[in-house]
Amino acid sequence: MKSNACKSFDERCYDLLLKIPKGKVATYKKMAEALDTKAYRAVGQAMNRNPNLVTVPCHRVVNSNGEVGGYAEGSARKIELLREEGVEVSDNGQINLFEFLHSFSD
DNA sequence: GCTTTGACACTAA
DNA sequence: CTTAGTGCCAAAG
Repeated sequence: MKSNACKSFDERCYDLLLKIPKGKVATYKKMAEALDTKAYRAVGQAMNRNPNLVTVPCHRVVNSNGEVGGYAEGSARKIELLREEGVEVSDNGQINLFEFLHSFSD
């Protein structure tokens, strides 16, 4: 069992983020739905605060349309990290969700 | 305790 | 394609 309760919305986002395997990505919408909410923006908010840029793989979160979206250190930086993970990112900053979108069915 | 902000999502024109 | 508008939610001011 895990004490999932008593946690702030942000912490839940980070925890969910850690569930994303390497070489995969998740969308803000999927995250919100996994958290049983519709706060797509609130999820991004937690990332933007960037409390643990090293511990929390915020760069594995992208827009629902497959776009990398934004990043605290710049979208370009995000793309670099994703490519490092093994995710194929187009020059336009597009990600193949059909191949790299992770599903929270754990 | 209300107002503003925001790394989003969706629809319409 | 871009611009505009609406909805959604939580954190910060």
